Amino acid sequence: MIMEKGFFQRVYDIVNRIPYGRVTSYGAIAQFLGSKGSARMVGWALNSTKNSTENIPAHRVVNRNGLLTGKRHFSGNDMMKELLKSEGLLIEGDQIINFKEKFWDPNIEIDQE
DNA sequence: AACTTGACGGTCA
DNA sequence: ATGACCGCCAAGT
Repeated sequence: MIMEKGFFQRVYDIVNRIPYGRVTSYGAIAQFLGSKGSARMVGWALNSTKNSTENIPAHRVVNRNGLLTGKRHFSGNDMMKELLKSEGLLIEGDQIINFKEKFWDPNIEIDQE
């Protein structure tokens, strides 16, 4: 029997590949996963990473505008922002200024397995 | 089994 | 540019 990876694990695999100092979007990951995933599903999957013992860089996933929409799911008020700033991202409010420049698209970087 | 709720994104007024 | 709607689909209630 071929065990297919669960949706969660597929998302984790991609997020784990986001390089230090780079970011991607929920939609980009969803697109990479194909019809099996909508952007909402990606967010939902990341929500369960806090139960995982793995260290998944979920802070490197933002919405398509480079806005830190998931900041509330991190401990503290600005944990997500601080993590990204420490990686060289320029952030004003909850908006990544150099988003386009730092954007990492799995559809381009990960051609196929 | 039905209804609501999202770490979203694209479209349209 | 801003805001409302709708599709997405698993989980929780």
